[in-house]
Amino acid sequence: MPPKPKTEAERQQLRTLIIDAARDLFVTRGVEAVTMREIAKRIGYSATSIYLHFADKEAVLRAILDVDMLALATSLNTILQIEDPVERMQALGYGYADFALSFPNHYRLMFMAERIPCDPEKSSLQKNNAEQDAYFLLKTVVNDVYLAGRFKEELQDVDLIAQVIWAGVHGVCSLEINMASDKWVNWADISARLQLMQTVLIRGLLREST
Amino acid sequence: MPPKPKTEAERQQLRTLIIDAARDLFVTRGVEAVTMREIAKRIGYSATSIYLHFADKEAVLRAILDVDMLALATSLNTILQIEDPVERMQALGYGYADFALSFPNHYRLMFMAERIPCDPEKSSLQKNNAEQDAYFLLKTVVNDVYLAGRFKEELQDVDLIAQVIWAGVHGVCSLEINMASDKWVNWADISARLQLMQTVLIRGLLREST
DNA sequence: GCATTTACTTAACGGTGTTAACTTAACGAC
DNA sequence: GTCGTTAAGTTAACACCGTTAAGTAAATGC
Repeated sequence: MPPKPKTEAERQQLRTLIIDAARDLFVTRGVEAVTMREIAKRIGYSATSIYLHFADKEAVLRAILDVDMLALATSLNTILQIEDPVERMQALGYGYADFALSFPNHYRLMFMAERIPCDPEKSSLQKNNAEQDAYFLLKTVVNDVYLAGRFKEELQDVDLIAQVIWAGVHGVCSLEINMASDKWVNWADISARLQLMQTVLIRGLLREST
Repeated sequence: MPPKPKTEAERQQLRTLIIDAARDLFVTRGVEAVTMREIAKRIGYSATSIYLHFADKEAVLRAILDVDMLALATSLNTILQIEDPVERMQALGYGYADFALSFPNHYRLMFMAERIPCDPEKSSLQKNNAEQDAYFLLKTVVNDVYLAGRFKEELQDVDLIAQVIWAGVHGVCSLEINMASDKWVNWADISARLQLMQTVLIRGLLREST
């Protein structure tokens, strides 16, 4: 029974209702395993109603990612309180890994699943805003270390450094998420792997810290 | 029109026919996007025939992975000819990355896609055989470096070292495969990222090479 | 020569994302 | 007040999916 015209606020509210229900299901059971009918049932609507707010299933996923990328960036921003730039950089790595390992399905959705490339043009997030863009936050933190003259002198490309740090932490986390139960490998403790990776990154990137 | 009894060899031949067709399709379009009917059409059979040789779609995927894990291990084995253990270790990293970046969809299937954990019990491959098990090859190569006394002295766990190296290279490759077209990040050259990762790993893990 | 088995096929089932067609409630105009 | 019109839903339906059941034809064992 459809009551009539909704305010923009009401429409937005329903949008986030859909997003939240979908995220819950996607995260616990995987995107492919969740059906539109199921999402709809959760919020007490019919499946087709979702199409009044989103073009298709992928649009729902995209909206979720938008929200969650922002949430990740926001939560990581707390590390900016740390004064020493190197400590700050390390804390960012641990914070990122903590998110990945605490919400593995979430992380898979955001950084491991096959995905349409994100385009800043089509996102509600602001690129190059540390509060909304986690990569920019990393880059900022790396830049601070750079400005403090702590990197080895041949390292002059802040993007490159940031991307290698990201790759290192992402590598540890994504292997853990996808392969931890794989019996081919005699896995060391995840915390030991993460810590060694961080140590290696620090030792490999910073000047000798006599 | 069914001609009658097939020899074991003929059955095996059809199995590999299915595997090859499925791999071709999986690799170019992704597992989810490929249908059983499509695989069957490729080889001129009906979809249901596949079920005479494989329990389900996942079993086909598993069989592909089995074959390809072996192929990867085999191809990487050539690096064993390199004499210096550190050079050998680096060559293994580059060889692995070369595979990942040359056959990204292939790599995604093997190491990035959500997957049922591999169990040595259920595989035709032999664990702990460097010719069939790429992880064991890595571990062997890392162990040689360890035995040569080249790692920092606090590093005593060969599995841990191997897993961090794997994570580093995997991190670079998987971010490239999934995110290279993502406009949020101003990506540095993939070869620069890979090389810096390798340098960082070497510098972070080996003793000072004075 | 005939039942059985093997290797296949077609038909069908339940479920999917999505679209089309329909329903009902609220609004603006008169 | 009533009468279109429109918004916000619904149900029905489509084409397709992985998979299973039932059917079919050819070669074998006896």
